[in-house]
Amino acid sequence: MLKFDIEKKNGLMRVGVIHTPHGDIHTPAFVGAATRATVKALTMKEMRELGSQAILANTYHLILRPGVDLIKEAGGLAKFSSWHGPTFTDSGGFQIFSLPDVKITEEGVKFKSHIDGATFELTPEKSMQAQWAIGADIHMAFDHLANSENYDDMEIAMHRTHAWLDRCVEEHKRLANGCLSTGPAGSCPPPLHSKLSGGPPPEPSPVDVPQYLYAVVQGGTFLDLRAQSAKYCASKDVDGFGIGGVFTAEGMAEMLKTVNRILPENKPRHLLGMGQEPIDLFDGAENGCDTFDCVGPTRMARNGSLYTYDGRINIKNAKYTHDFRPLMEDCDCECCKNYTRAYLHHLFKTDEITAKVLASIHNEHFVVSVVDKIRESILSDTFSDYKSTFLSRYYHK
RNA sequence: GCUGGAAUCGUCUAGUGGCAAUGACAAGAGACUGUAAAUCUCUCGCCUUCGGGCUUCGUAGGUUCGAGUCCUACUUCCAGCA
Repeated sequence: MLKFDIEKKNGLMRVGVIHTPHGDIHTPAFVGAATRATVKALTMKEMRELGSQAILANTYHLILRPGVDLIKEAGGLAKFSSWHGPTFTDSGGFQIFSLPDVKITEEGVKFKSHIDGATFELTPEKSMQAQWAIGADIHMAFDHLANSENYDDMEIAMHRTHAWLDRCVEEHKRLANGCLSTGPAGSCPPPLHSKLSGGPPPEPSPVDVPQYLYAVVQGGTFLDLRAQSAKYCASKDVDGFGIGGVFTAEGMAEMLKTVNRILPENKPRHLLGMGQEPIDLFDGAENGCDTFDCVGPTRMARNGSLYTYDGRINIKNAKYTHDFRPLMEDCDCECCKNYTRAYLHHLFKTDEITAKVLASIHNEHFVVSVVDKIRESILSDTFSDYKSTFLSRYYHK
């Protein structure tokens, strides 16, 4: 079982430490989105320096390229990417939602590769096998995001997610017992634990170290479905929970309250895909989420939309041509400590690669440090003040 | 000096008698939430009550119902010949 220590609680929110085989995550924490085993435009050194504690990669993308066996051969995601810290993988379930021409059945999902058009299938079992080969510390169960706001569609997707969760749990156990073959259940070699029980522990290979599974709560914007899904997930033998299928901050806090009151307190909760807007992070932490990931900060960085305490600015705008102030006062990221808005503006207007690098450093640092400060504010009982001060300034326009 | 060719929105360009006139770039702005995103969208002669109105293709004339497009002259540039 994944070890999770809670240091302090206040209502639903909490401060804790997730102890992964690759290191601790002090929560609440923002996890970098490293879809293809890289945070776009950033090196892992830059990620470490800007304060990131963990990264999240995507199973679908890594299956396509470079292939999960190659990552296994390389020694697992952390070693392959030179991250060397805690890692998550998303199951590939999100691609059901985001890719065109996806065929969904009870068995699983058929995609067409967006690279070469080849048909390829993902099932709960295959997702688990792939995630074990990738070797992240924490895996997400293969879930179904409904591509619809409709209640009936949401309900179907939720039930399918639950059915798939059972299969994920089973396959995860099988794989945890040392069977990394893709053969049918029951064809496993002796379980890993028996090897560990006698004599000196074997040299751990990346796939021999423990890996952990989060169930994913679905249910869309419907609180009754969310409650139902949370109960179902809570009843399973999993290490933590992902909360998925959230797309706007609107109604999110209420939904998280419903879900996190039901989920067991002693297991970590990851809010999937939210964190582009600072309010997501405050609402998420306040309502009991421990980790976050979001592609927004780095994507917006590449597109020139940069965080400041006074809201996002588009650094490409003409008004920054002669603005020789740092991007953000009192920011200790490499970008703000060394460069001006005018310089960033110039780099973006001339389409220099460095524009995206510096912007990504800043935006990623911004969200990481906002969540770090949320952590400190919970510890010092100043969360409410921090939240209201931060948000009123950020969204004041 | 002669002979040919060319001149279109900031730049390059499409246009060979019928719509303020093509495309690219530049410029201006917007979007982005478990990344098919180094992407996408909008504006880009002036005015507009969004119906439309007005002024534009080097300059000045002309032919024509109608001219960026055909004719004449001029200006400038390019090439070749002297």
